[in-house]
Formats: sequence, C-alpha cells, structure tokens
Amino acid sequence: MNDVIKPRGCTNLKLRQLNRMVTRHYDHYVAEAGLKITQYSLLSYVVKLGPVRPGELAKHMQMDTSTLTRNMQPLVAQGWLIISAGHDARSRLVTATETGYAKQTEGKLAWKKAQLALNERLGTERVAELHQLLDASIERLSDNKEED
Amino acid sequence: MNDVIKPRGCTNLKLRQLNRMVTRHYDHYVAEAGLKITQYSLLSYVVKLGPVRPGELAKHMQMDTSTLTRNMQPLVAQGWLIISAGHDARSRLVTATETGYAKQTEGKLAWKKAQLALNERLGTERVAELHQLLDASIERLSDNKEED
DNA sequence: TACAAATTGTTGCATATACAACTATTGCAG
DNA sequence: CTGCAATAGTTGTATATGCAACAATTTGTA
Repeated sequence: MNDVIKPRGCTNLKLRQLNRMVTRHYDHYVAEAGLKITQYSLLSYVVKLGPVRPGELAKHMQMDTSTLTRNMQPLVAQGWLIISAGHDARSRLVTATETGYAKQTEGKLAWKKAQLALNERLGTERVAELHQLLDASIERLSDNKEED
Repeated sequence: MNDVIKPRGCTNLKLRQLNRMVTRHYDHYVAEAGLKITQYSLLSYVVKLGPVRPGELAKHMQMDTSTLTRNMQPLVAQGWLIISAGHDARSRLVTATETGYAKQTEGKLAWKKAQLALNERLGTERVAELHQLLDASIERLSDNKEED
C-alpha cells in the first residue's frame, strides 16, 4: 500500500465555489475604480501584451474567442479599448487607449488592496501555495494533448 | 528576513483561468449524460440535502439566491426538480423527482470518469493537495467576518 | 390592532462563458 | 485561374453569476 492521499469530492465544484467567493471579494474592491475584476484582468492583459490580435489574447487567457469578443464590448464602450483593423482584412488589433491605461493603473491600486486583504484572510503562505498549485495545474492542462 | 514565499500575481485571475479549463473538461464528460457540470452539481446538492429551502441551498453552495433561482429553471424544465410550497407562504421547497434522481446517478458515472481523467492529467497527489487548499480557503472565507 | 422591521424569493439589468454555425478572407493545390 | 481548405472573428443560443430593487409575507412591538 502506498500512502498517497486520494482526492475526495469534485475538483470543479470546489474550484467554482472558491472562484465565486474570491470574485465577490475582488469585485468589492475594484468597484471603487468602476471596474469588475474580470474587466480589470482583461484590461491588464491588453496593457501587458500591447496591441494584440483577439485570437492571441484569447489564447493567453485560455478563453473562448467568442467570450473575448463579448467581454471586450463593455471596455470598448467605456473607451478603454480600441479594436482596429489588423494587417489582415479578417484580423483585428486590440489596443488600450490613454484612458484605458489610466483606468488600469487606477484598478491596480484597488486590486492590490484586494490581494493583500485576501492574503490576510487566508494566510500569505497558504495563498502562495495555492498559486503554485494553480499555476502548475494551468500549465499541465494547457498542453494540447486532449486525446478525446 | 523570513523565508516565507510571497504570492505573485492575482489569485482571482489564476482561479478563473483554471476554473474555465476545468469546467470545459468536466462539461465534455457529463455532456454524455445531457448535463452541464454546473447542473450536475446543483442536482447533486438537492439529492444530498433532500427537500430543502432555496435559501438553505444557496448558503450551502455559497451562491447568490438570485443565481440559484435561475439555475434551477433548466432543471425544473427538464422535470428533474420540483419547486413546491414551503411551510411558509413566502418559502419554497426544492425536491428532486424520480427522473432527477436517475439523472443524478447517470451524471455521477460521467463525473467519475472526468474526475479520474483529471487526476491522471494533473497527478493524483497534486489534485489531493489542491483540494485541501481549496477546502481550507473556502472554509476561511465562509466565516462571516467581512468587515467592510 | 396597526405599523414598522425582518425574512424569503423573484425580477431587472449587466456581465461572463462556451459551443455551433456563420461570414469573410487568405492560401494552396491542381 | 479556380475552387476548396484553413484561418480569424462574430452571432445565435443557452446558461451562469451577482447586485439592486422589488413583492409578499411574517414577526415583533407600541
């Protein structure tokens, strides 16, 4: 017999549940900047990746392109993002505007408060461990080896 | 200096990302039973808790009651759940029907396959560790101490 | 008893998420 | 050059999620 602990319960259930709780937590903080945490994330990705094609962005975020299309709309409506023509007639380029950059900076302050509060709530060490596991899991599931 | 590792990046971002990936994974499997993993979860909760008030159910699932109200609708439409009058004129009772029970059982088989495949993909030990951390985090965030 | 406060759910609104089907364009094989 | 496969995004449809506002009811109290 080995002494490996078997996982109990449903990974997805636990993930969803914690995700809901944590999202609420962050949302409360970044609402201060007029953002939702999902919007802050997207905005941050665009800022980080610079002018980028939607497909590329979706790949980075591990998100369906159709989801991305729609998630960008509120940010475009607020004037934080601009979607322009790409080098291809079918392709596009997503760029953060000046106000977009400013909003991202503003959001970053609120985000940091949320993150620190969470660290306090859960314990910094536990959060660090969680990050390691999440990163490792994302990494492993990223490998395009889905043999159906 | 202490040797505690500081968490890098955003907990919410990582959680959401993994959540999307894992949800897709489970959805592929339970689609075989005509379910989404979220619906399987809800159905399972009702089966487990027996006839239960929506508010109670929402509390267990750490979900907004309005979300629950709507998430139940597809299951009611399929005839898997019944919402009847509670002992109070404002309250309700949620119950799984015969077909609901059957569907839950069917879903369970598909779920198990998904879970085993995930364990394989990520490593059983890693999943077990992840569960521990998720459970502990959910537990800690459950304490109603949100001092805004 | 009458009325304010608390309880229990639902609706309005906005956003997030993904699959399938679609449009438009580009590239390539013949 | 023609037509078909591959590529890039968007739309249709369905579900998930939460906050604010609401409706209905119960409870407690003056």
